[in-house]
Amino acid sequence: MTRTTIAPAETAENTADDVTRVAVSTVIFSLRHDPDRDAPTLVLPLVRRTRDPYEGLWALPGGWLDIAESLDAAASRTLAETTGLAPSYLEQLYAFGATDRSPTRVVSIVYWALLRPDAASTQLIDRTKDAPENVAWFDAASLPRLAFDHNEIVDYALWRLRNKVGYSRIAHGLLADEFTLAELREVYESILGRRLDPANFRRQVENSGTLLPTDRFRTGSHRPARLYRYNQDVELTDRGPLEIRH
Amino acid sequence: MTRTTIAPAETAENTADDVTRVAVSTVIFSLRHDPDRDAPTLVLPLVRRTRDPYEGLWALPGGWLDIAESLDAAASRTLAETTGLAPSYLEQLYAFGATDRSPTRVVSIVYWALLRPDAASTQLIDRTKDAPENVAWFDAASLPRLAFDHNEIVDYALWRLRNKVGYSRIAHGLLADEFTLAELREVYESILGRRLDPANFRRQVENSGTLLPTDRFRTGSHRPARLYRYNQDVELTDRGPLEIRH
DNA sequence: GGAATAGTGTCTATAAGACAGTATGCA
DNA sequence: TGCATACTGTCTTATAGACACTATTCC
Repeated sequence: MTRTTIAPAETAENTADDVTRVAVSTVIFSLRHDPDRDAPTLVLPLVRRTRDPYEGLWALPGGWLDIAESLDAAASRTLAETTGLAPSYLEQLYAFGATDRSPTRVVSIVYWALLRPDAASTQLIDRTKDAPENVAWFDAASLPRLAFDHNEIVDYALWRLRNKVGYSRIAHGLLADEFTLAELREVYESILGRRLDPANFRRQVENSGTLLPTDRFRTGSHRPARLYRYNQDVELTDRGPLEIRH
Repeated sequence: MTRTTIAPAETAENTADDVTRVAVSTVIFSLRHDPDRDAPTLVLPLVRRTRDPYEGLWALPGGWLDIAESLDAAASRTLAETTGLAPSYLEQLYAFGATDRSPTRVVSIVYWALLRPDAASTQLIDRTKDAPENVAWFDAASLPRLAFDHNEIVDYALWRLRNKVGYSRIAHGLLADEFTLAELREVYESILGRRLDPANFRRQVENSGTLLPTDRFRTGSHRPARLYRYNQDVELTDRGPLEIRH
């Protein structure tokens, strides 16, 4: 095969038998309304491993990178194949490549994603025909021990989510098209884990220019709240080097 | 060989002949004093390619990932092998994996790094014995056409550097142990590409608690300036999921 | 003494947070 | 009518930026 070098200097040669494999996994966040609590909680889907290593433990959905497939495409594909989910936001998180993270050498390109809480799209499929319950949602704040280094990966994704919600509009990715300011605020509160002043929150988000008021209202409880939608003209967020940045 | 799955669902199988190779490259920034201008300029080292594809073009230093080596270690090793440089700061930038970025399938884990301007460490080595001038420094603002997608990668690294200098202490990585506030300000000005008010800069950086004043002064031009050093107790910056975060 | 750089003081504009107060629907 | 939620107004405090001013050294 043609040797493709990135650097001209002498480098080690990978052999066919002793090769680094590239996997792609995704941490998908969504919000679920907890009847016990007032605020919605962050949840994420995991798949149960049916092979060694870590057979029986829960792991992030993912799969192997195809030879003719970009990393982004592999993330979308493996996500759909293992869970049936199509996220509203998808961004690369980090490449994990410690040598002790798996019995054989695996480099994992990990993505993180957000999912709108539409009933249809949060419906999990289970592609493993004979085993019924191999895909399930978990509370992001209290996960069991996961396979590989996936606990650390989820922690990092959570950190990135909390960080990014402060300076970008990703909260959008967890809401339907139209929403009230209280619903938007609840998204922020769930992610950040603390209450926000409704008055100050309203002012901040209205002055940001990212919201468009509609003339529709959400009724059902006390005074109806105006529904807003996101202003599509404003850049959602930077999600990697391929997006245009100011 | 043992099959290592990340996901339990059916996935494509990599064959021995048709494999994705993992490369590691690094964008290394340093500052060089430009005699024509007042402010130092951002420079980065490139290596000239001696093989196809893109033979003759300049590219980021890097190499193949070894089978028993972490990604971080591979970045340090390939950097040392191709340029002889040991950076003061090293952080993963992004994993690039578009299918058209190289004639054969290559996923590049790209790092970015900072280098202190000590005379010794900015001395480039040239490991390619027969060709004399295969490693050189370039002005980051005016690069020639590079091999692969390396122009875009450098642009992204520059964006990340400019971004990060605003909320972290990475400027430290471009300075010697002791420095004046004017020198620190020049680092910021070079990266951000605009002048900063010396008075406001001083107040900001003094209130941040990251600087320790020494009782030494830099003399040589007009009023001597106090030398400062960084407070090692303060977290330098987040550089990935493996560091401890507040 | 003059020029140049180091360092201080102060004013203003902006934004965040606390919190009182008004508006409007439901029971 | 009372309560819960939506929404508005205002005060305080922290911070960034502009810029005038003082201090110290080199020539």
